[in-house]
Parts: sequence; structure tokens; C-alpha cells
Amino acid sequence: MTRKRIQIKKIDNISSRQVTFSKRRKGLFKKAQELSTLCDADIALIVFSATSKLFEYASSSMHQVIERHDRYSAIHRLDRPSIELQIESDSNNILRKKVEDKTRELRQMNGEDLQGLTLQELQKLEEHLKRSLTNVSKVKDAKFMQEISTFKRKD
Amino acid sequence: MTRKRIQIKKIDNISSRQVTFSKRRKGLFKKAQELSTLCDADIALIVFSATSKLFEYASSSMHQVIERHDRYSAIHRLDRPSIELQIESDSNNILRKKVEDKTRELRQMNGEDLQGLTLQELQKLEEHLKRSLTNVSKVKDAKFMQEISTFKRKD
DNA sequence: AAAGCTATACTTAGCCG
DNA sequence: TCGGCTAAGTATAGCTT
Repeated sequence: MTRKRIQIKKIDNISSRQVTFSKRRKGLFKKAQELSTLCDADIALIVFSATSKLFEYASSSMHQVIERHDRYSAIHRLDRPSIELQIESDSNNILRKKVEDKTRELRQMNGEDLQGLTLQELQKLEEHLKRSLTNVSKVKDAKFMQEISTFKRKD
Repeated sequence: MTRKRIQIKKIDNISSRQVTFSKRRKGLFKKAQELSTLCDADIALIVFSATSKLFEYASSSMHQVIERHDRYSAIHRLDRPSIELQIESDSNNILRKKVEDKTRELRQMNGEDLQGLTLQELQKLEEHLKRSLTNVSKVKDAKFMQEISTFKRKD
């Protein structure tokens, strides 16, 4: 039990340091991913353990965020050949693509980013939203009636 | 007061999204620095806001951590595929979670899987869909008028 | 050493000025 | 918009298994 408040300084005991590292690392990565989702931020997190093991998280792709950071920082680093060698895993690429697609779909379902769509696509989207709305309203009304009758029965 | 638990999905309201971004970003950076101190880890954290502003933290130097990351990636990709697989599976899990979240959100936007929602949530979803529909209709009508006038000009 | 528990510390969503 | 508040949600230190 966290029955004590701890000081933020290097933990002496090696095994409890490792346990804490693993727990807090997990928490940190979770927070990073939550921030990215909640606020639509692009995040890269690189963690090297004291034993030089690498753990990383990137909301889009590590390569992309680092490149973007470099550009933003306006630091000239022409000698970065190693990064070009990075071959993303197929599985990651597929998942990333999936996230990208669903993000775009959600945006359009929200009525954003519509300028690229054709008239036909817009009509289809409009029909889709009407059907969704009808469904949601139906379920909501049913729920409402249900709550009313539950309330009445209590009298 | 945090009197409610929130869903991890993009926050609709822009100003509360910005407030949350600023608060959680601060928390994330604090956690990163604590982990670094407690466990002697070397950490780099890069955050781009939705408006493309850069926020960064590095326990040593950003440049150094990125270089180290590149070296590690390059070396271990060649020599130690097992560690790469470990990292990949972490990253895959996060991506999978993201796909899952977005899939659920899309289903609800489609008017499916609504039985778990409260009356309040259903009302909110209904309002959301109405706003989206209004937007889409507006863009569609504008496009329609535009195409009509293009057509007329051709005669 | 790894996994699980829980009391406590910490974080934060929604509100107010 | 901003900074501060606080109830409620979440993370985790130290313990147990």
C-alpha cells in the first residue's frame, strides 16, 4: 500500500527500482496515449532504462515525429543516415493505416474535412447520418419512456 | 470537480480540449521527469499540439536521446530481432487499443451498440449527430449550387 | 522475480470567479 | 481566457503470495 509519500530521487534498492520503473513506465505510456487521443496531439516518447533497454511510444510514427521535431527545431542534421534504414513492421503499418482511416471517417461523420468530397459522396454521408440519427433518437426515446415508467412505479 | 469518468476519445469542445491539453501535458511531463529521476532513466518526450505547437522534455539532451534511439534502432534491427519484437508488440498493443476505441466510437456514431449508454449520453449523441448532419447538408447544398452554376455557364 | 492487493497519494474534470 | 478549487477518479508504494 502506498502508505507513504516518496521523495523524487534515485531509488537505492535495485529490485524496487526495477519494479517502480516497470509500473511507472506503464503509467507514463498510458498517459501519453490518453493525451494524444483526447487532445489530438502527436506524441513521441523514448525511454532508456538504466540498463540501456529501449522503450518507445509514438502516436503516429517515431520517424515522423522526430523528423518533425528536427524541422521545427531548425537544427541542421544532414548526417542521419540510420533513420532512413528504419523499416516499419508490416503489422504496425497496417494498424497505423487503420487508425488513420478511422480517424478520417470519424472526422467526416462529425461534419469536418468535407471539402474533398464529391456531391455524390456528400449525399451518401448525409443519408448515412440521417439513418444514424433516426436510430439514436429511437433508442433514446425508448430509454426515456422506460425511465418514466420506472419512476412512476416507485410512487 | 472531476465528478465524472471520461471516455478516452477526442474532446469535442475546443476550449475544454485546450484546457485538458494544458493540464494533462503538465502532468505527463512531471511523470516523465519523476520516472527519469527515480529510476535513472534517460527520457525524451516530444509533444505536438493539434495546432502544431511543440512541447518537449529530455532528461539529458534531446539531440542525444534521439541519436541514441536511432543508433539503437539501427543496431538492434540487425543484431537482436527479439528485442525489436518486444517493442513492436508494445506499440502494436497501443495501436490495437486505438483501433478498438475508434471502432466503438464509429459504431455509436452509426447508431449501433447503443444499449450500454445512459439517457444523457444518448441525448448528447443525438445532438452531436444533428450538428454533423446540419454541417454535411450545408456543405452538400453549397456544392450542389456550385455545380448547377458551373453547368449553366457551359451553355 | 513476478503478479496481485489496497491504502494512500496524486491527478484531474467540471465549475467558479 | 486563465488560475484556482475540490470531489471523484486514477496511479502506485509497500506489502503479500
